[in-house]
Amino acid sequence: MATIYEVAALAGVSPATVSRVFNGNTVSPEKTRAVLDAAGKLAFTPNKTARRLRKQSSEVVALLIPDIENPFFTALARGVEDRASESGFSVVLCNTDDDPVKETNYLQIAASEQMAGVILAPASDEADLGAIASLGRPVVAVDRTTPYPVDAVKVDNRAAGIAATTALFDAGHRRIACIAGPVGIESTEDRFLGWRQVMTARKSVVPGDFLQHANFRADGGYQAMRQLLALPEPPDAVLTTNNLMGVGALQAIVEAGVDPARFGLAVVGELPFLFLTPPAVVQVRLPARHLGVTAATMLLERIGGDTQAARTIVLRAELA
Amino acid sequence: MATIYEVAALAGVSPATVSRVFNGNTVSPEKTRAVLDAAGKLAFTPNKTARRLRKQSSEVVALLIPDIENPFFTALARGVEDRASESGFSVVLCNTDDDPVKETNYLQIAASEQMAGVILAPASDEADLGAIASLGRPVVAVDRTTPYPVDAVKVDNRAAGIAATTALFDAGHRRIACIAGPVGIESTEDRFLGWRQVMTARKSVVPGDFLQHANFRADGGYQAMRQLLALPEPPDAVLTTNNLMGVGALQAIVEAGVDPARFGLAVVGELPFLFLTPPAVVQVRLPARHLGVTAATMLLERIGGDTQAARTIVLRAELA
DNA sequence: GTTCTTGACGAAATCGATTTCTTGGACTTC
DNA sequence: GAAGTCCAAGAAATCGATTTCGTCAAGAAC
Repeated sequence: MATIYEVAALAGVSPATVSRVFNGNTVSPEKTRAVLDAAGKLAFTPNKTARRLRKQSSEVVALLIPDIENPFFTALARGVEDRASESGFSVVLCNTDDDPVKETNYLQIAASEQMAGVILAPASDEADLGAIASLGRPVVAVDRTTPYPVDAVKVDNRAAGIAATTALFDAGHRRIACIAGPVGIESTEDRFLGWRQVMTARKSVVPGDFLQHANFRADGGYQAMRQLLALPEPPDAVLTTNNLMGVGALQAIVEAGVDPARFGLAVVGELPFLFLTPPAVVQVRLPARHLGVTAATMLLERIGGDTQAARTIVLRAELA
Repeated sequence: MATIYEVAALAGVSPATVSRVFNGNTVSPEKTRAVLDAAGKLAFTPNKTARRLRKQSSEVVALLIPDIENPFFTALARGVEDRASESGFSVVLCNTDDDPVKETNYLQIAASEQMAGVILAPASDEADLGAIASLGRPVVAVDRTTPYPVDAVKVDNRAAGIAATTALFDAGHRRIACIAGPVGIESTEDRFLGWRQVMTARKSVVPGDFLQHANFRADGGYQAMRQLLALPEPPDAVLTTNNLMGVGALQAIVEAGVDPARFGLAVVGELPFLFLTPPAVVQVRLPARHLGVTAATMLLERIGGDTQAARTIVLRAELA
């Protein structure tokens, strides 16, 4: 790894001039050529660490997501990455496991690594964005919002819940249960509220145990579905508020010998790698990739110096 | 963000002493306490960038994988991350899309960012590890090997191909086709060789077009399967050499109205989020997470100064 | 012809840590 | 008690870029 000094020496100029050549400042054509020649010969690449220390900023953004093994979040990450790398930024992916401690830890790292910004799917309302914010680094919340006044991109979750539930009604189901995510996570909470709103509007009877709170993963959906099926008067349909719980629920349904084409299943999100499921499954497609692209775009705007008041962009989910 | 100088001033010591406190060097108890007090008051966190510049190394490793949306690679990534963060390292995930250009670019970044090491699923034999290697940064190849003398962790792919194909034979199939990945990618190439070996050993007739090369994703498997089914004398079973092509193939089979329980399907890898597939599908489970953990462990050993000759660890896949 | 402006470019400061060098005092050792 | 040993801790160098500041020469303006 050649340094700027070696290049300067070989080109017969000062290090400052080499730096100027690489940063688009005014340098005479001859010196420019001399520098580029020397840089080429030495295979010079500017040391990013030194640059970062001096500039107090880098071309790296952090993306904090709860679960890298959930296809929804990988699609989102894909969107962020594609958009960021278009602008020459790298993305550091961090798994928070929905754990506020890990989340805080990663935010700390992002700050001390001089990252240019953070895109965050907050694990909790407690996410301490203070440290980052006081450094003037932009933050964009994605999928979920936070109490802090930062940009956010989310989905109209209530509408998604309403659409899914309504579709089940329209298919003739009446006793519709809901498998919701953990309490306190905004996105699934809103979807659950959509379900409740429809049930109330349609004056449907909803026994208390038709609402199940489960963890966000397939095993959570599986357990919850088994409990629902074991009820003395089980539901005739169910809504799960995310994709993986839908996977689990479907598994439980099939295992129980219930015909999934008769029993109504609606999922907010997509059943990943779906191929054999009966067409009766209602899915509300979430624009995961688009969510990522939008968040990255907003973040890049902020990094570029945009200082308008915090915006919240709401994307619509569509029934598929 | 307080600096070491402010802490030093507040504690009434020199910056060097503050550094020593934070790096476990000999400092008298009183001064240690003074420094820790001051650091606490100022919420001091050492600037990682400055440290990295000085130490010429960081506690970040890069992980280069071809496709972040493939569950095999996310599971692998998960393994790497869990192991790395156990030792206080962060992982930067990079998507190469199996594109040698992107791959080279990321390797370049890893070098100029002073990353401590790289774990790489090589997109091609051309991956230029020279730059990284000359810096003395360790590299571990995972899932696939490289011509460079670096540590590697892989799966016994030939055995996996043999096991899968044999299982189809044992289930009574004879006309077994193979949907292999792109030419030149070691892992699937070996699985395909396993298939061929079994077919030859069993003296099975294999028409030329029973071997299809497809891209690595679901659509590749889907297209290839459709072509196979459209043959005048189609196969009665098929082996796909990775998970996503298996998803695509299954979809094509179902769509074509063929009973997937009668038609033999074997997949090297797991059908992700599988729930409704007929039990007849043969899957060879790959130890994805374990691959990641092992690679990370080897890399950390190297970072720790281990200089023994390059090792290759081969993990076994098991029929599920 | 003298003064002013402008622009290229080198010297040196800077970012914030770590690490080497140096110093001075306490403690051994004979 | 003089000489040698050891160790805590400050001063200063260092990592490799960027950026401020100052200089000098060429060209413009009067």
